[in-house]
Amino acid sequence: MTKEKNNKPSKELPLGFVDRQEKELLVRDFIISNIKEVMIKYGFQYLETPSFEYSDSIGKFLPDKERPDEGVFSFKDENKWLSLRYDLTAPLARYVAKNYLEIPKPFKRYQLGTVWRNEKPGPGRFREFLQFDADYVGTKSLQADAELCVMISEILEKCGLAKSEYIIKISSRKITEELFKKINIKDNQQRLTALRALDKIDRLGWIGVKELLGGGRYDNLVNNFGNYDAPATGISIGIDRLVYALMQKKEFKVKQSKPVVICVFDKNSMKDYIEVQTILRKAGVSTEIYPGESKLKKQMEYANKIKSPVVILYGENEIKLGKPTLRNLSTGEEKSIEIKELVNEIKKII
RNA sequence: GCAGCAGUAGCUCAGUUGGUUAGAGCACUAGUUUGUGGAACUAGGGGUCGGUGGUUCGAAUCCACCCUGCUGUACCA
Repeated sequence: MTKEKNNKPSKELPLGFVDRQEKELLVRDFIISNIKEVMIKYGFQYLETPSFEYSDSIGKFLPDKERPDEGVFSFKDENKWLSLRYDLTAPLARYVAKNYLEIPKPFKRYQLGTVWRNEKPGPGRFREFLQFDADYVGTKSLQADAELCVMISEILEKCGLAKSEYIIKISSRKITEELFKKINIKDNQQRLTALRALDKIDRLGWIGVKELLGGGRYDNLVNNFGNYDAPATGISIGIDRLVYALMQKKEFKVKQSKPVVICVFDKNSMKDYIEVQTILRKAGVSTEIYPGESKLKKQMEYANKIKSPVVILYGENEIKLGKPTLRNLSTGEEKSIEIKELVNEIKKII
């Protein structure tokens, strides 16, 4: 940690929190739009619950300790403990219990939201991350579990993962119990060890995209809030891990059109620049007038830095002729263009 | 949580018998070019060498503790 001089505020981030930049966010948005599309197709309801819940609502109140368990971020508000949610399943259970009489049974809902965990962060593991959750509440039918698998697979493929790049693993306690009987493992410790070994084999086998998502049945969770018969099953994806997985793929690129930059030669010609900008923006072309008054060279450097495809040079002479000059920033080529033809010419380059 | 390794400029790193004012490349800023970016050249800014304490005439360098990061391992609603 760098010590700041003169009491200036620290520019460091709290442990386990990160800034996320455009490149990553675009991939994230892409994933989210795919998720929403699939969820609508499968008939799930969209839900949002608050970031904070009462600590005991999400199973984090320990009566004998004076404060909620570690693992969550909490504070005391008027004698009640509040915690930031650590997943989306516990809030769902709370929501279902609260609205039990009104909601359809079974209840299918999906949710996208940030969750927080007060744990030691590791590589690719932060204290704040975006999670996606889809659940069936109120059905014991294995049809629900099966549909979740199909659905998740559709989402992954839509996001650009080929069938060969992911594996959906299904496990059931019933199956493992049978297995244990066969090979004669009775001791509890031995079972745990065996289960972990299985889990580890799974993770190591899944190269590139590991621990990416999880799910399962939690038939009793809603019941904790009262006497509700609400067997449930669900699945969650750590969106950020999926983002990371997709970014690993070379061919994967999300396009984002960067603005055309109109250079400023003379503040007094601003109305001419604005005119051009308006024409382009109306045509849906991302455009901006250089935000400042620097020399042309600085303006070119700026355009280059933001990866602008084209710069428009509209100086005194060009304005007289009504013909701005277009400079293609990837080729360096320049062309004098009639204003009427601007949009067409630029669209060719973009 | 436990163990191993690491921390010098925004980034990647040089810097050993402990010795003037701590270096390089890239990046950044300004200029060479007051209408032209990606190249070159010139100049400049930026570090209490992760922190605190100790040893010493003298510490980036040696010692102790702490913080942070990486790796492995344990745990995890």
